[in-house]
Amino acid sequence: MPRTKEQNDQMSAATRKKIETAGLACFVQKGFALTSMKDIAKAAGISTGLIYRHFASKQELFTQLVDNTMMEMAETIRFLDSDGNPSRTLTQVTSGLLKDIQGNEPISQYFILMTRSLLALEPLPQMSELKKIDLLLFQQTARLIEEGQKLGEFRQGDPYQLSLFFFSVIQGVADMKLFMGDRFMVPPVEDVMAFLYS
Amino acid sequence: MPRTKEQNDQMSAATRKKIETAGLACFVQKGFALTSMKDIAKAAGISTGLIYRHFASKQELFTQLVDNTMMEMAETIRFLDSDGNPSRTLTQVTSGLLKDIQGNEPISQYFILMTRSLLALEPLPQMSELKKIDLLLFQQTARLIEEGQKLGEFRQGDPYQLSLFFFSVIQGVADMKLFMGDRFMVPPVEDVMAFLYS
Amino acid sequence: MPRTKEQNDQMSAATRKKIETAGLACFVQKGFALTSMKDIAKAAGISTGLIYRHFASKQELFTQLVDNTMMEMAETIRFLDSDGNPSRTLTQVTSGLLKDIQGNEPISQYFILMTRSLLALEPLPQMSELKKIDLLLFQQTARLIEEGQKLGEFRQGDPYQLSLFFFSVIQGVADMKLFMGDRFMVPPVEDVMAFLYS
Amino acid sequence: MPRTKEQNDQMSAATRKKIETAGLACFVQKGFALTSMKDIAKAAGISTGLIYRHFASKQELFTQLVDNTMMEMAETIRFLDSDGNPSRTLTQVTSGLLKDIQGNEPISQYFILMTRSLLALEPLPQMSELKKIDLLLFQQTARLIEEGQKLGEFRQGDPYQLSLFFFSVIQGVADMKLFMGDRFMVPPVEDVMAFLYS
DNA sequence: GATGAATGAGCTTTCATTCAT
DNA sequence: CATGAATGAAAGCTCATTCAT
Repeated sequence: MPRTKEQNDQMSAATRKKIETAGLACFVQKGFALTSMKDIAKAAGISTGLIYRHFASKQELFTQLVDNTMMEMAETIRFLDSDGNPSRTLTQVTSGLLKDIQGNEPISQYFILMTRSLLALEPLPQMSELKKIDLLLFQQTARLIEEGQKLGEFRQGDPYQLSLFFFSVIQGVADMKLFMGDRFMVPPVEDVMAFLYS
Repeated sequence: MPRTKEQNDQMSAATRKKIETAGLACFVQKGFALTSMKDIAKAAGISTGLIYRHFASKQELFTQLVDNTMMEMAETIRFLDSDGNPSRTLTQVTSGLLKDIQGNEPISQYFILMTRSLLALEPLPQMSELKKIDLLLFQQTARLIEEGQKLGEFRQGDPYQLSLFFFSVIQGVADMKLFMGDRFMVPPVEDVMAFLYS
Repeated sequence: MPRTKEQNDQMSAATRKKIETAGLACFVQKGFALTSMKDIAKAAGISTGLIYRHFASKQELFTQLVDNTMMEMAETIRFLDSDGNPSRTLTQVTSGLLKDIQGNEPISQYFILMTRSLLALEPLPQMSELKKIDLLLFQQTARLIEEGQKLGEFRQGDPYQLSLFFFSVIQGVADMKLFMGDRFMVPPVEDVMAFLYS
Repeated sequence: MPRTKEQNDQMSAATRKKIETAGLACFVQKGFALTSMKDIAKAAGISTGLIYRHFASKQELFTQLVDNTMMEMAETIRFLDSDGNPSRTLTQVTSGLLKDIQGNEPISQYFILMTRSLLALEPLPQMSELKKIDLLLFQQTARLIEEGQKLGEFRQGDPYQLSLFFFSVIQGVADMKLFMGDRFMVPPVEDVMAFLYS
């Protein structure tokens, strides 16, 4: 009496989700290299072998997680930029990010994950990641900045470079928080965005 | 006839230097855990065994590198803060750092190394490092900022937290440069220091 | 479908046994330091990695083997000393040991292992072993000798020292057998115990 | 102004002697595998490279030392057996050996070295050693026992096997002394030789 | 002859991945 | 689908041996 296809699919999806959640937690906590498949399996409450039914390799699981994260982030930005006020939109996004970082929310650690994802791995698969990051996150933000510049809200300058610098600052703050823990308080939104108004 | 002591010392120093240079490059590029001693040996053009004549373990080599760069950095700052003009001093330091990062100079890699030093390793040896970093670099800069505040050059606020944020930005920029390569131009000094004047 | 717990336990126990058998043979033949995990794996017909599922380290495997054999030996003696005739009991034990040694039985290898356990290793873990050996084996035999003395079966003298000498002789015979192979015939029981009747 | 041939030979011999002395001490203390060439060089007060001018390998140095030891021992026995009283001669030899063992004299540890020499190494070179041991030490003692049997001093039986058992006991006592240290007192000569008179 | 820097094979150990069940 | 025993490549590290000086 085999299960129906729907039941199987549902179980499969649930398992996949468990793996992703466990994997994210582990990678953020200990980094790619020091996270073992056994760690992830244990955190997900399944066997190591089962992971390989859902992801071809540790690397692929990691890549998938980075992908997910980026999608989410880009999604956030897209939703927020509908109302025509770039300055307020970016302020809201930034404020949300800073709060996450201050509270050590998992989302805040995506920035750390993201940077790490590049350095640990062979050049080929990275390129595809890079393009996605570029497209989804940096370019989206660049467009937001460009609109702000047209409205006179932000200072002039290459929007894409300003976008990169914006994420540099966020990345740096996330790193410092991880590094210093309670000894570091995330700065106010105005400080983070100061360079856009000068 | 055996080599003279001078010859040996010279050879030793040259080899050690080669190892440190290669090690720094590898650690920055791939992180601690994913850098193998063989990688370093190959980059240095020597055998793996020889590294162990100069450093007792991979960990010790890494720690030494963090130490080195930190000292250098603290040195730089100390030399610069003699003339009584904090704003100009910090501008000079920042400008120097940004140039290093843009040119991929080894010193710029320090910030990346620093963050990495936390992950992947046992808490104890890190703690001593952390204290040194705290003392030499962050506190030194905090003092500089404090003086600038007294002179009305910088905005008010906890100098230590402002110092940490300053280094967050530098750290973020260094990471982004490593991440994006030629697609990222380091921002002008004014952008990096904007938050201090707002 | 996964294996049942029973199946796994059975496989596990079988593998563990193979490792112990192979390990004992290797350690006895070549000593601790010169026996490689690869040697043991090859002798057991498994991969090196698998050993580490069952023993945390080479050292722990070795310690386990010493433990095993000691327990077995002490067990033997305990069972035999119930009938109140120390001389006959010890004769039986000795006879059994000599037959084992002559036939290169695994138990005979214990004496060689025992001595080896001292060399090449840190003092701490050995000490605990030493105490167990002392207690279980030497003292047990000493008690047997003491009883024999009271019954006038054995010559007078410190029972513990006589016990140690007894095991010296057994140890020496086991070594010589290993050393000379077929060129050496183990001596008759009377020769080995001669000193107890003089 | 080069040294004369005599001077060179003398220096060479002195160095060789230093190496042998240092090597013996190290091997006895820590065994073959755990003694490094650096250990020996340091103990001899020379460089590691210099050892290789006198011995082709660690193995060969070890073999040489075992050889030396055996020669010495055989020499001792030969000298002692001139006066026509085998029982007294063997008693003297045994007494000397036991005293050495009790006092942890280096000579006493030759027995341990001797056994070890076999087990650590390839079969071919051992064979030559084995023959020498057989010839010089065991057979010499066997002859002594045979003479004693003719004179009615020792019990009957294959003299060679009795000789082997005699050395088994000595070997066992030396091992036990190493193993137990001060907790073990070497037995009186009569105990060690008891089996020869039964 | 003498040195010790340098090499690289080989060791113990870990862990991503496979596969019989 | 799910398990975890088993594999083996690769890591960090040691040390016998070589060789430029």
